[in-house]
Amino acid sequence: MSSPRTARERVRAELTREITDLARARLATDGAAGLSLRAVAREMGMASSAIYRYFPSRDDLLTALIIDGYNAVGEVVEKADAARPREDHTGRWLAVCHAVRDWALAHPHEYALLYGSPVPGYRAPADTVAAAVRDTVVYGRIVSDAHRAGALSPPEPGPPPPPSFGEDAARVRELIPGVSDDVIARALVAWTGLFGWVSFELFGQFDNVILDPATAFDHCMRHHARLLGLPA
Amino acid sequence: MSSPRTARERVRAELTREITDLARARLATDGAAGLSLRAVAREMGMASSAIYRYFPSRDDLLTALIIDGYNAVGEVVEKADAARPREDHTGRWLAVCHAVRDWALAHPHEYALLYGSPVPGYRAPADTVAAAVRDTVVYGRIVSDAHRAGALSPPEPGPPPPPSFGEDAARVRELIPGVSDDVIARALVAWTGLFGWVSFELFGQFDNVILDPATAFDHCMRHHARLLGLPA
DNA sequence: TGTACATCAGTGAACGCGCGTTCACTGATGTAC
DNA sequence: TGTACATCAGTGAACGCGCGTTCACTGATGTAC
Repeated sequence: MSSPRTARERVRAELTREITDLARARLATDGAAGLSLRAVAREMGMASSAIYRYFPSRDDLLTALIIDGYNAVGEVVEKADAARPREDHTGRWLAVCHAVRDWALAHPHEYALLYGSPVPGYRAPADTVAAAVRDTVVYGRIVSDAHRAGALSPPEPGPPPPPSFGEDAARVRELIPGVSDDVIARALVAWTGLFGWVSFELFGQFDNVILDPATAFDHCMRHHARLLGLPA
Repeated sequence: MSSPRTARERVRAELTREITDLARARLATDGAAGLSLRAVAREMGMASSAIYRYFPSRDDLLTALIIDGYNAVGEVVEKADAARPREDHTGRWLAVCHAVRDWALAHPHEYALLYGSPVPGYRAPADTVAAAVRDTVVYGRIVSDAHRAGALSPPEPGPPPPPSFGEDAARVRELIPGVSDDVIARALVAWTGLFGWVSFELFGQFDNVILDPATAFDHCMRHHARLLGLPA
């Protein structure tokens, strides 16, 4: 499984890749709901039934695209984070923000597949989860690092977290070890804020209003950094 | 046009409404991309060609659904806002947040149509804009009211807005008269944060992590209120 | 109020197209002796 | 190294279904005199 040995296995890996690549390209024209095995087969120049040698059904192809997509975001986020000094927590946060936005702008339909409306009739299997949290893991590490370094100083005490928030906070804390419920809440605000912005921008909610989104985005993510307690 | 006079006009208005209602219901099973005139006609018990007496094409039906959807959100937001004392700016903000979230939970597929992935091949005509900003207008009034009442006191000076942010800020200011560029940025953060949260919750990003989203949501929106400068 | 005509709603057949999936099959590649 | 057999990739036809849109048409409703 790890590295293909026989010629057959090599060809198979190549064709599998070619199929997902073509399918990815088709997302742009027809969207996830309209992803069609026959169309992919046509572009590959093979019989539509041949695709079934590689993916047992349309939904499995979709799952592969979703996993690839999450991994692609995870990778750019990991790289953006790693390119910054470990102690530059604010810089790492901003780098992650821009990595997500840049990737989304470069792959709008894949972003829509991952973070937009669910595909009707499709239910993502459990294997997508590991890939889906790669970016979140990086984010959690940044916040956690900042906390451990004593670099988190929120502008003022936040509203008191309701006691019933504790259980959810505990689950989120697995990604951001050590921090208080208050920081968990702030971290949720920033993370949802990042994707909320990108979705608004990509899905047209800013049309005719925000014409220089790159500038506004960077500025707003700096606000998020401060709310979170990261130094300016 | 205003109120139907002849029997024919009354029946036409009724059937038009019935068509959109059925189409709305079909969103739930097939999503926007799969919205089918034939399916709607079938459920109405009429020939598929008859639908064309009411909507010249599938896209026009979709447009009607989108406009209705934005108006529905706009209405619940307006009502939630109006139910609070005018000076209770924080309460009005939270009421708006909950109105948006409650509506989204009650109408997930319509929410996805409005704020989720764009429908492939569909381009929203200009008539949707007026309806689309109804909720934003309410939001802008709350922030503007708070500003005029001297009730906006952010926890600390924000990061300095870059000069190039000015033009976009000016456009946003048409909805939030009187406020500084700094407040505009904070307002954008809160607004995108609200929809970012709701999208995450609705589109499954919180699955197995946030199990009591109502509590976490309320708490996080209070954080947004403070970042915006609204009193706790 | 009654009639002649114009407008409109709805029908059903048709065009031309697409889809996912199955199945019996051919021919090539890999494996065990 | 050579042969016999098993595995796999890919074909092409078929099943049964769905779609948006057009068109000539019937019959009912509305309007002008």
